[in-house]
Amino acid sequence: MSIELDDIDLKILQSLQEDGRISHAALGKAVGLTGPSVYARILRLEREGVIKRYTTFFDPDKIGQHVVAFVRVTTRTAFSDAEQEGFEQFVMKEPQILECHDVDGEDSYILKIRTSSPQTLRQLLKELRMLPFVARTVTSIALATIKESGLTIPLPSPIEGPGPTEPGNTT
Amino acid sequence: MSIELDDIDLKILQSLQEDGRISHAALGKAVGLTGPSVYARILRLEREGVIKRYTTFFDPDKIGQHVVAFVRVTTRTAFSDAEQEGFEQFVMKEPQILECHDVDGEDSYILKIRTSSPQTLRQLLKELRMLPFVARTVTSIALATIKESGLTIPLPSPIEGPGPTEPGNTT
DNA sequence: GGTGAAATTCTGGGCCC
DNA sequence: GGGCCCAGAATTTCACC
Repeated sequence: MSIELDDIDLKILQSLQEDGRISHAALGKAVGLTGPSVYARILRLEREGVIKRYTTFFDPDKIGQHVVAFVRVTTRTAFSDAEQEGFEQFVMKEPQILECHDVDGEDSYILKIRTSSPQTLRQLLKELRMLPFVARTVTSIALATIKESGLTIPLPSPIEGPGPTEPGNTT
Repeated sequence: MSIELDDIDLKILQSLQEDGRISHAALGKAVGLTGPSVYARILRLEREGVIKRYTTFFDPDKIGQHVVAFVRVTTRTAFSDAEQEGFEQFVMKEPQILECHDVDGEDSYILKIRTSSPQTLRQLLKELRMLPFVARTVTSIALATIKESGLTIPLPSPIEGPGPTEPGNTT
């Protein structure tokens, strides 16, 4: 279930997404409130679970993480709950696996992986394929990253005019 | 090229990744330095481009972003630079496209997309397929997200002992 | 939501190793 | 070069209205 967010909340979230260390005062000036009032809203948003955490982005190359890959994992048709558990726990504990999504379609999972080198990726894939839950993996190594916003919110999509809008979408 | 990072730098980066709003003083206590010393290092890391930005993560569901999908984009075999430009610019300007990677293998691009509803996703895919650069798209909608750390660094990979290390890797 | 104030933090300068 | 101490400025985080 979504939570009620007014325009001021959205602006606060947008600013926090762009600069996680912005001060309450600066935020207040941007949204037309005082520092403490903004602070009260932030506390509420944290309490409600809208804000999950504050974090910092690094340049992967500068810290020796040179490889990004996406792995499509096909699982065996017959598997036990324990085997699925084992797979998901492996994913959770492996820091080089950044993301893991259960998807429909021909594959069962999509993984986003970051490693320092192709060798490290190879080793990780070897471990993955050793899991009884895993039947097959298809790996796509990124040659270039065009965009990686990391933004959880696509924020207010302001342009609604030019694009062909779909009528009757009372979501 | 990677940048020289000592253990203290790595600990600072790790802490900043876990909590982007941690104070310099608290950071100093964690790594055995004073606040100002930590601050000097952070300034250096920012200047060197290791630290890219501070940001905030939200619960996608709580802000009405209910759909996550990965789209594999196959491009036409013959295309002009202008057509490729057009595609990449579309990707850059579309906030609902969170990531776009140029990959090898059978596909040409992998996109990570977040939308509020399947209808919005459908509309976005329609626009994608209208681009002359795009030949085919294969979409996998995530039924569940097992892990989405967003962490750029898998940080200290502490376990080096048990795993079969590959000798002769003089990278 | 605002105001005012105390506790904490940021951030720069100067100094030492 | 890197770190420490110190101090003024800014911020966070409380009161209470």
